[in-house]
Amino acid sequence: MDDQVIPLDAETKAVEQPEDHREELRLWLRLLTCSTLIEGEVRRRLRERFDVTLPRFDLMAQLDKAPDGMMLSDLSKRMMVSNGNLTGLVDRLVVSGHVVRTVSPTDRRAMVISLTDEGRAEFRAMAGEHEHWIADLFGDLNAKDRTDLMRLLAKTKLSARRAIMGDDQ
Amino acid sequence: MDDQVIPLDAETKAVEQPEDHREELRLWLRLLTCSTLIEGEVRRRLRERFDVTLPRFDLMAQLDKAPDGMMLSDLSKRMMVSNGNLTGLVDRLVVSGHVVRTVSPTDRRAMVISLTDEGRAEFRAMAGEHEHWIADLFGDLNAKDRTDLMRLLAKTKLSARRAIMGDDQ
DNA sequence: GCTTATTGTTTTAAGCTTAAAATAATTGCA
DNA sequence: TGCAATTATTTTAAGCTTAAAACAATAAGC
Repeated sequence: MDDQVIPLDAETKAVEQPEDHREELRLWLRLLTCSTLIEGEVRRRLRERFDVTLPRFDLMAQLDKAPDGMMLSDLSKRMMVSNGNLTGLVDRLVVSGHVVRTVSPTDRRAMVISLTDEGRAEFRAMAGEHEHWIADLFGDLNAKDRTDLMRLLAKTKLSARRAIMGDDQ
Repeated sequence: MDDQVIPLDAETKAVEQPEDHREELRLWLRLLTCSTLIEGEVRRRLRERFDVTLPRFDLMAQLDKAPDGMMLSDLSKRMMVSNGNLTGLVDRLVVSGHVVRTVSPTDRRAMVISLTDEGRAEFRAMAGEHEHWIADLFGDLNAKDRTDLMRLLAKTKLSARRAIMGDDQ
């Protein structure tokens, strides 16, 4: 099978040679495929079943965990999207009656976004079904698979963060 | 620690009880976080380094593998995006001189999209750097990690497909 | 207090994305 | 042959997303 012998530098390490990173590339494409596949299906079901978009659902999920509401900029950090994006998203959710905007009593620049009672009730109903969809989508993974995958993704997350921010911060 | 005893049905299986799928939910959120984190960084670098968007890069990556071009609808399937989306994407890449549209000689409905020589050269340069970025982003995973993650993601992909399409097709 | 820097948000312009409807060409079949 | 169904693409309307610029209020340093 034409096994290639990789010459080693006698002193310390492998001889400099054009590195092949196709394996990492395939790993990335497979990760992206999984993510795209599942996300697409979740979007489709949210739309079909509740006539809601994934960004709206995600925003409400954050707010559901914060009984007293959240500042727009905190939402922005948590959701990893821009402030400008959230401005529009919140606009639409205010119109549909799911959330309300309040000026922060302690900082007149800041907006506090909160779920309305109707918004919270509607979100809880959606979240219940959503959890079952996810369980189904990952249904063929056994307990060990899930544990291993969690661990490897945690490691991937740290690796990516290191590459993005540098080792120091 | 208040260990909860789960009563078993004497006959066949565990007593019906509200199932908890929080673990799968956490798994999904972690997968999504990894994907979002890496994708965002790749977008940022493509923009900063080559002033190109990820969708354009992805489209050119598909075309680079097809020396004789590809039909728009095949591109659509491969890239998992809508036809309408591709129409606009191709428009912009035609304007920038990276790709050309040709009417298929065998089917007058179909458009064949191909890279121009300049488009191909530019893509190859970008792809070279891109591969290094990915290698860096996944850099803290060792060989076994990568193998295991590949396998688990393959299983996840099949599981999701099964949940989306049903076991039969 | 005054000034500068920072922080929080919105606006703008451009591009990405989709579903649904509209067009156009081909295929299948009676 | 002719017509119905299918396939390939584009158009449209709406929403998502971002970076950059603009604006407003607070915090920090002098």
